[in-house]
Amino acid sequence: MATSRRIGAESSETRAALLDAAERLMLEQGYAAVTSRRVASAAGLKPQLVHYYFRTMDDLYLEVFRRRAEDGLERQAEALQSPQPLRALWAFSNERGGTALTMQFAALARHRPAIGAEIGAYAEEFRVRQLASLTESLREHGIDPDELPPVVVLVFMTSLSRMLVMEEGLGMSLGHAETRALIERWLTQVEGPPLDG
Amino acid sequence: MATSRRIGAESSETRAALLDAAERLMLEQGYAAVTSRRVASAAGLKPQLVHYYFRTMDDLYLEVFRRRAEDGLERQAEALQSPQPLRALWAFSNERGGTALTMQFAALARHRPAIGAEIGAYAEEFRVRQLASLTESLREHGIDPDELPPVVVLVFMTSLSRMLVMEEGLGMSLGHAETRALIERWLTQVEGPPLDG
DNA sequence: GTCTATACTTCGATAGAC
DNA sequence: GTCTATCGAAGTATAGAC
Repeated sequence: MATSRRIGAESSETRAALLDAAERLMLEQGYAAVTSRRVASAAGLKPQLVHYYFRTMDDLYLEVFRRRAEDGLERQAEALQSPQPLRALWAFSNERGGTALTMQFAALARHRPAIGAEIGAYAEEFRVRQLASLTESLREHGIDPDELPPVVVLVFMTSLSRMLVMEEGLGMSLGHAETRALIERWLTQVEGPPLDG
Repeated sequence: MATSRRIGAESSETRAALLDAAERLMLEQGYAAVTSRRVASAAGLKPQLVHYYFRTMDDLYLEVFRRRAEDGLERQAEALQSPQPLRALWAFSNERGGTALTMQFAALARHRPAIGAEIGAYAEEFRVRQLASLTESLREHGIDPDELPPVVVLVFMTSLSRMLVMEEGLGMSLGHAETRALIERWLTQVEGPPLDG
């Protein structure tokens, strides 16, 4: 595994197609469905191309993750610029796709330490950036940081959204409406009613 | 797959050994590591025995889950009898093993609908039973159910514990101490300080 | 720089021996 | 009731042709 073989250009369209296919497979069928054969087949290409563009399957996983991660950081930066950053954050972390992918990567990390390390580092960085914005925003809205630290708000919001989305994926619903209602009430109390649809 | 082949007895020790090995593998290396060959090897047995005791690998997954689920329901019933049911619940859902396994099953459910359905049904049942106990307990402690519905407490506690444990597994820590401290403060406020070590 | 022919390993599953 | 011999499919990865 992982010799000094030649590798395809990063700008290649074929490479992008493989990444797209891998991400879709991972989302729809789980990480174990991301095999060289199935990724290639989903992209209408030969299995060996996967190994030309990505030395190992781990490299492919990592590239899928990095692409999503960069996109996430950008979109989050926008969200935090919004006039209602808390609401924007809540909406952002409630997106099904992001959570489903994160769960797959977290499960995958169990037997791929390198992947786990990269995900952890990224998520921590993600949280650092959110925290800076949020701290200021909460202060402006008069939330006492001693009583309710901004970082706790962050952990609460991301944990809840992730688990709600995950549970919904398993067909669960008990307590979801009530929880969302309570969050909604709190958001309204802090930031006022939603500004857009 | 899944013909009318003969199947091993449920009381067999060999069968139990395979289940143990499968659960351990799943926990330590993720669900994708649970292959007939590796399970057998971990149990010091021949791979074909897996298919003798479990028609398909899905059957094996399901049996691992059911065994844990029954154990979980029993232990939860005990926890809810405790003089500090909220604290017991928090401790229970903070156990690493349970969360790690749940995450693996949730990820696995993506490409095994039958497994997803079973997990979802079990988790919902789990929550129903928790809710009954918790509702009474919170009322006794004077928590207004209109302001803070018991089911919301349940969703909050399980979501937070699960995500904290999962994040720790990825090497994350930002906000964890503060979140745990806040929960601790709330638990003390409602149930008083912990009675045991 | 791009892709194919090919090697070798591991997988799930069954049929049949004890 | 318990276990083994064996098969065909699918997996990762490399070396080499264009």
